[in-house]
Amino acid sequence: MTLRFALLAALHEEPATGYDLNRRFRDRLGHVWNASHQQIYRELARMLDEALVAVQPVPQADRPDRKVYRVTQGGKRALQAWLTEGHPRPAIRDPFLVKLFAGELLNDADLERDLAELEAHYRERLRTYRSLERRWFPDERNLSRHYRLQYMALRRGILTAESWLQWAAEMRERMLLSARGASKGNG
Amino acid sequence: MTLRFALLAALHEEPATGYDLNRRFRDRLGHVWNASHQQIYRELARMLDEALVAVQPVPQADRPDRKVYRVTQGGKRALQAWLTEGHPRPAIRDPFLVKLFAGELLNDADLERDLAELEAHYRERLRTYRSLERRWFPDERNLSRHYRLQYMALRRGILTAESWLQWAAEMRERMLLSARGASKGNG
DNA sequence: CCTTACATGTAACAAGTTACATGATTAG
DNA sequence: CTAATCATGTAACTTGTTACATGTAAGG
Repeated sequence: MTLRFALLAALHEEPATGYDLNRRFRDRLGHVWNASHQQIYRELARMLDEALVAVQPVPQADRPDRKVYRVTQGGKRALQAWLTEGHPRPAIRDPFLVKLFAGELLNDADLERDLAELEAHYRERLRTYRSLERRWFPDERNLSRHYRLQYMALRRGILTAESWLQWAAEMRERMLLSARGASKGNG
Repeated sequence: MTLRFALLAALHEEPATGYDLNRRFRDRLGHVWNASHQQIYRELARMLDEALVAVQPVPQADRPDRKVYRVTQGGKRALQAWLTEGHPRPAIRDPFLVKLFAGELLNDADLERDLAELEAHYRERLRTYRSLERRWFPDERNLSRHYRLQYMALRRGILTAESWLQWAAEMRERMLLSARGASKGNG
């Protein structure tokens, strides 16, 4: 059910089409929530049905009409009610960690490749987060509560990426013995 | 599909019943993978169908028979093949972070309560992980590769918990201004 | 009396993924 | 020619959750 409230929160900030929401999730909310466009369109249809959102069609030449969604009073109430509820922490389901339990079936070459991919992934994430930081929160000391909250979500993304990179370094030390630039002086 | 390989890896280490596997996931693998008993029984049935596992019934007085599953040759091959594949990092879907995007609709009291719950959760996780560390990896310097891999998975759990606690402290500093024991001498 | 551990499942539902469908415009 | 952006969806499938079902024995 959280997708629904993620959409309501996004639309509460600013009305948007399904397409816009998809881009927002992909470009600026990847560290908070993920959803495909199919999921978004389906959930918007349901929410429209339950009158949590309303739609304003905007005709366009040569393209499908844009359907701009906004949160209704009922939607706002639903979101507010949800905010007062507690929620369990998301369950951990990580294929990379599962592999570590295959013991001798997992060889060093595969482990090394997965680890390199993981490091590349989180380095890329870090770059994205740093760029979001510069674009949206340039004056870190002087943010409204609204932006301070969003900044803290981004901080979470940054800490997660850093924590994984730290772990990856530990892995190399303890499992692979070879540093990143393995060709030079590693006697 | 990862559940399947998590089960294969667990059964490869030691044959077990669905019930046993459920306990293993709950007690010792919560930082790696999560699954309910219904999911486990369903997946075991499928894997039996595809001959990735075999079953040995063990009759018991006054209880349902224990059905001890073990990995077959085909199952081992499937697991090995899976280990050579790359896998995308799991998508982030965190209701707590979604709440931060509700802006002024989220009040300090609710935020404070959620944050306290989050801290309690990860402090509890840390306690569990520390106890697993003592029980399974007492001599950290002297582990076989097999156990070193599992130890690194546990390290991941520990780093995750620590990272969230660090973030929670940042949250208090930046959003709530009140330290944990707010009643005593706080400016 | 009540809960927990033991031991297995079925059924219905919700959430997320993958494949398919349409069609114009712009950039390389 | 090819891919990406814009803009909407449907359909089928897989994965994960919740509710229900059965029955004994031990511990507080």
